[in-house]
Amino acid sequence: MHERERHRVILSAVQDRPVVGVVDLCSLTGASEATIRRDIATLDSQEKLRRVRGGAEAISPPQFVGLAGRPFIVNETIRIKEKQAIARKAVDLCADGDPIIINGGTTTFQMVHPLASRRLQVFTNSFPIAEHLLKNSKNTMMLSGGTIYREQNIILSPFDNDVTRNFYAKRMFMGAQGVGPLGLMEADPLLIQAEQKLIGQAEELIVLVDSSKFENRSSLVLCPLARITSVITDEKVSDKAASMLEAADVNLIIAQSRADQIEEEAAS
Amino acid sequence: MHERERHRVILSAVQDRPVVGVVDLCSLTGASEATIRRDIATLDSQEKLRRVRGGAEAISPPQFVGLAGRPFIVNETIRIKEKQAIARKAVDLCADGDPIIINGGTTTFQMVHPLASRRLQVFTNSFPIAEHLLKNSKNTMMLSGGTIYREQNIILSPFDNDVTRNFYAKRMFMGAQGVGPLGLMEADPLLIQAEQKLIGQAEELIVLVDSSKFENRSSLVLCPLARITSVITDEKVSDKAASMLEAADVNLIIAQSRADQIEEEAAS
DNA sequence: TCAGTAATGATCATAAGTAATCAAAATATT
DNA sequence: AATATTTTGATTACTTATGATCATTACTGA
Repeated sequence: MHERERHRVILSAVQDRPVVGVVDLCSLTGASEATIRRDIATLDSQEKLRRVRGGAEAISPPQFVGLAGRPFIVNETIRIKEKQAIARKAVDLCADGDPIIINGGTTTFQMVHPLASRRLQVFTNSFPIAEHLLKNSKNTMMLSGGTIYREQNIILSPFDNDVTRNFYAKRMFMGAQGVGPLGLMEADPLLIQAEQKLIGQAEELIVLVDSSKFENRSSLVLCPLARITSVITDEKVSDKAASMLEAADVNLIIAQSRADQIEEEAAS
Repeated sequence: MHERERHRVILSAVQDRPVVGVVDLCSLTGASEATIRRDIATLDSQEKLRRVRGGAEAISPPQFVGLAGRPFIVNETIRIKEKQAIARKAVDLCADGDPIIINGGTTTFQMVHPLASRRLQVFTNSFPIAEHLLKNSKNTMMLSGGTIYREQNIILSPFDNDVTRNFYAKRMFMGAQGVGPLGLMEADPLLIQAEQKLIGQAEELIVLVDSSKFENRSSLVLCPLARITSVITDEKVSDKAASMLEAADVNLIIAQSRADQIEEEAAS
């Protein structure tokens, strides 16, 4: 068996079990222990797996820290201020008792904090959102069924006939990778599938995006602008983006930063 | 069991209860006390947990889980030893890669620790089980969709057409309120509904009950004894109960306590 | 306070895993 | 085809992990 073949076998085996012993891999490949060790050392230096005494283990997955406080990977401490302001505006749209759908994502996750003091009927496909609201709020929680994708923190079913079809909400909230003239853009095909299914279940579609998303372009179009009811973004949104939305008859909501907010509240 | 597997099991156990004793971890992993101590020392120096006299505790700060989401902590330190032994036997029935269904409950929850070092396809309607395995294992997790009932910690859909119907498993594991000549008994009608739906999706039905459950009688019969493939219980099961099961052609598995276990292992 | 018990750390023999070396085999280069 | 280069497997000596034993230390409850 050629080196590359062995590497494939080893990587495959390592995916299947938490740890795989050297001898296991020997019988799996027919190679000697020395060779397997060398292979493991090579793959380890290539970061394809981690070498441990006695064998190898898969490189630790992005290990999501779902627990309250640090939801997703460190990836999203950026623009946290904007996201929180946007999420707050989103929750402000809802009255207690409303049935709403929250699609998983880093921006929509920020809705959990204002939601903590509310009592809505929340349907979500996001495990962390469900977990957080379950523990920190009295909202009624409903969850979509299916496989939990650890990477995206999303619960996804390949079947069309899941409970999703039985939940109808006034509003659905979602983020996006980008917003352009063609509509909402998403990067991950897996997310597209989940989101499109949910979109059909809500009357209004509220999109939460910070202003940088108007510059992004992704390869996959999720839905046209016309389908969107409102876009909530931050005050740094460009005039160009604003007129694009206006042209598509999309309601634009600006989430103001803290300072402005206080001003506004004082006025009212 | 490999060092990494032990570490997973230990971390899993530590998540579950405030403190876990060294001996508990021994029976959970099959390793000696010396090894467990060394493991705890290692994990402590890695800040994965805190070492305390007699065992280990979770590093996580006084994470006050005064929430409905954290179900079984206080409620079920009783008979924990038996439940763990039973759960271990249950997991021993499974091979890596097997698709299994775990119905939520305090006994079945104990399966998460031996499962921490495994890699199966786990379908469950229990939010805590899904959460725990998601965070502490590499098992593929699938969840049923629906409303999360905080009291029972169960996800339940009133509709028949959910993903549950698309998952077919070799085995289903479940607890019960009682076991009598009429069959499996359950107290909560809500649980009955959830369980009956799941039972149809598995070939073998494995019931996990400590021996006290053979004395219990509840008002609701879930399914006849004939439907049960195996019952796993502890060594204190009465002869009367044993012959009742035998008469119904149910396989009886006794989960032995630590002392007997060592004997048995030495003999093999 | 003082036994009595449980937990711990140290030590050591054994088992398991590894690194280093080198010669044979496979592969590439000329 | 002849030679150089790389890959492999066997042997060796070496390192680490494990479990048992036992003296020491920390808790426990009269």
